[in-house]
Amino acid sequence: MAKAISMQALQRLPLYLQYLRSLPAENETNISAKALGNALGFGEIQVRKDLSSVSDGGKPKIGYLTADLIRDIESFLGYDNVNDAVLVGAGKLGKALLSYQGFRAYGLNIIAAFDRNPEALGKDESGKQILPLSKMENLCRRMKVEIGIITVPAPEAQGVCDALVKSGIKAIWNFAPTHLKAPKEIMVKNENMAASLAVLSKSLAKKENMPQQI
Amino acid sequence: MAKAISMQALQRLPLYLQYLRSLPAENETNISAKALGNALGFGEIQVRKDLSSVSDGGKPKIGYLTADLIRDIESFLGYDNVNDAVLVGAGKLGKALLSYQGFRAYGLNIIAAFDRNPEALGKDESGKQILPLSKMENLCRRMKVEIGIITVPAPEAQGVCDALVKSGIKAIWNFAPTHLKAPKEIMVKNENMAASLAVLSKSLAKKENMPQQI
DNA sequence: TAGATTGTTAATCGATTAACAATC
DNA sequence: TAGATTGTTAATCGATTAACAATC
Repeated sequence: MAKAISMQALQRLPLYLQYLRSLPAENETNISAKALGNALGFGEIQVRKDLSSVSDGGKPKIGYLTADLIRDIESFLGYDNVNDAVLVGAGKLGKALLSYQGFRAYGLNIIAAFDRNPEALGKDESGKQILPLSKMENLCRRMKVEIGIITVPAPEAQGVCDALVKSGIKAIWNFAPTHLKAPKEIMVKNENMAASLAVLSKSLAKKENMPQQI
Repeated sequence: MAKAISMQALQRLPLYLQYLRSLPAENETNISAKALGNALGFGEIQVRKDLSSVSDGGKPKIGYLTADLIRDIESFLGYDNVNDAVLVGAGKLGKALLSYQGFRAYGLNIIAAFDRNPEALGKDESGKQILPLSKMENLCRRMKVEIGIITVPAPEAQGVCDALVKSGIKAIWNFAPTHLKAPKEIMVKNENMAASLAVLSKSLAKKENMPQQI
């Protein structure tokens, strides 16, 4: 436990968590690496290796205790203490993310949105405030917000990124289809729809050596 | 040219393309691997290797011709012949994707949406039809649709996946936070927001050995 | 020509998988 | 006990990077 974990393994952990949470609580008190792997299309050795960074272990013959494993993954990923975030760009995608209740289960809480368009300001359907960009830095610093979500069109994204950095944000979740330049201490996670489409499009064009799921 | 390409390289190609398209057409008639890499945060050797699967080559001292490179990447990714898609789940996220004009540039054309809720049916703001699920198989077969986009809540996603497969779809773009079981000849690309959040959340919790951008 | 830049072959690095001993 | 399942060490595989020859 508390060992190094690869970037790939880190990104598989939420998948384990999703699946474990979906199990009926009463029945499945324990689960084997093999069963978990089968459910998600991973090999059992990989599952054990992944879980070894997180849990202090299953029991031979029994497997892992489901409830413990859920708790261990949540705690490893920091989902048990909520991260506040702000979102910039209250267009359709921005509003969809603002309204999505599911982020709570991943420890993400979007506290407010910002938009440069005065028409967009006010309370969103989600009940969250959409504020002018001029209020961003002050709010972020006051609330110690560390995550910024960018859902503006590509040409505006770099400017928004700069403003978020200036507001003291530590990590950026970028939905704009463009590469952002940010100081090296700021983590940027790109939600790369174009890359996904490339994989889909290519898989239709030629069947050779494509994995089934990605 | 026309060589094997790794899955990672495949997913970087759209990033090159995005950047190249964003350049002012008149000025930059050519670009070096180094300049491209600098713009996107990749090493120049990686850029050359990636492009070697796609283009029939740059010229020493000059680099790649921007216009040719754009055309070569588009053609390699199949963006020049448009793929029709259907979308299932006309909630907020579904509607955001329906309205997004940018997919055209990646060769994706969503021709219609489906929803099980009768209230949701009719013309969307985007001008696209939202139809009952009962019409899906017929429409997909008639139009030879090969891509299905899933934007329903997790518990409904597997059923929708099965229905898409039954409708003759060949590739699935899954936005539901759940793993799908599909026949092995069907390619499934998961848009994994939970995995992204894991990376962000972890980067805030501990600074050690995290890449800056992902 | 010299220098910038290319493409490729070989070395390195990191992630996955196989093999196997430990244990309930 | 035998068998299922664990965790870890070593081998394999694949992707990235370094080194270098080719060329405009």
